[in-house]
Amino acid sequence: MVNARDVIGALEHGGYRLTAPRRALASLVAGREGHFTADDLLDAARRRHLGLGRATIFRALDALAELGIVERIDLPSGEHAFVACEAAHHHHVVCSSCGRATWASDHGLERVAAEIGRETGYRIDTHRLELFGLCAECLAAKAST
Amino acid sequence: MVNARDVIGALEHGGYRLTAPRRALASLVAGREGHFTADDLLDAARRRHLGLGRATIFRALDALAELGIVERIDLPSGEHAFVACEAAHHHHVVCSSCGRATWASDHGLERVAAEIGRETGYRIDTHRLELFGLCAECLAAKAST
DNA sequence: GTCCAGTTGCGACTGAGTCTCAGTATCTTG
DNA sequence: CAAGATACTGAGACTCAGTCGCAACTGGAC
Ligand SMILES: [Zn+2]
Ligand SMILES: [Zn+2]
Ligand SMILES: [Zn+2]
Ligand SMILES: [Zn+2]
Repeated sequence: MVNARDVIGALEHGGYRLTAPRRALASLVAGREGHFTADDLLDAARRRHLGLGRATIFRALDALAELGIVERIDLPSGEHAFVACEAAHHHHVVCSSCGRATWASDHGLERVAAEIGRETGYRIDTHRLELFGLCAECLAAKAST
Repeated sequence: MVNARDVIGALEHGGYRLTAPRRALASLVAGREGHFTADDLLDAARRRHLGLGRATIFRALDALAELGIVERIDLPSGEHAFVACEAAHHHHVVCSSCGRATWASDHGLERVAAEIGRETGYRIDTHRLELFGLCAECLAAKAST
C-alpha cells in the first residue's frame, strides 16, 4: 500500500511530467491493498469519470513499474496484475481469497539462490519469488464459519 | 529435459486417450532443453507437417501441465512459456541468453517460505520461485570473446 | 506569453488463448 | 472383431490484453 503523494513524488523525481492523467492514476493506485489489473484501473477511472484512455493507463503503469512504485506479478491463473509497493528488493505474498498483497523481505533467499547457482553452474542474476496462500483475515473468516 | 516415452506413459497413466496428435506433441516436447511457447510448438509442428491444430496444442499442453510433465513459467518479458520437467516439486533456473532451463531442488526454500508466513501472518499454500541468469555454457562463451 | 518535447486519447491493430461444432478416432465391452 | 459411447480433433470465429501511429494538446522551462 502506498499513498498518492508518494506516487506523484516518484514521478516528478524520475523526470516524468506531472500531468493530470498521471495525478488521476496516482489516486487510483494509492491505498490499494490487493493486486489489480490494468483493466481494474480502467473501470475505476470510468466510474469516476476521469476520462483516462486505455493506452494512457498502460503507459503510466509502465512508468510506475520502471520507478519501482508498482510491480508486475503473475497470478497462478496466468493473469498479469500489479501491486503497489516500495522500490527495495522484496517479495510478494498474495492472498488467494481476497487478493491482498503483502510484501516480505528476503530472509534466507539470497543464500538459497546462491546455492542453486552453485548446484546448477548458472550465474544467477535475478530471481522472482511469489507466495500464495490465505491472509490472516481470510484465515480468521474461514475459521469462524 | 524429458523423453517422448515418458510423456506418452504419463498421458496413458493419467487416463488420457493416446491419440496421434498427442504422440506427435510428445515428440515435439521431448528433448527440449529450453523453454518454449505454444507457438513454438505450432511452428515446429507445421515444419514437420504434422497437421496439428492450434487448439489441440493448447489443450494438450494443458493436459501435460496437469500431469506435471510440463510447467508454465513466466518470463521476465511477460511472456508465458513452458518447460518440460518432472512432477516433483522443484524450481527453474532459466538462462536469459539461450533459454535453457534447468531445475533445482528446494534447498532451504521451504524454511524461508515458512518464515515469511510467520512474519506476514499468512498461511502459505504454494510458492513459485524462478531464477534468471546465464548458464555455464553461455557464461563460457561470453568469457572467451 | 511562447515554444517544443513529452504526453494524451482515439481507434486500428496484433497475437495469445478460448469456444463451438461437426466430424473422427479411441477404448471398452461383448 | 464389431459396435457404441465418448473423448478428442481441426477449422475458424471470437475475445481480450496490450501495442502502435497519429493528430491534438499541455506542462514547464525560458
Ligand atoms: Zn485474504
Ligand atoms: Zn529476493
Ligand atoms: Zn545459456
Ligand atoms: Zn519450492
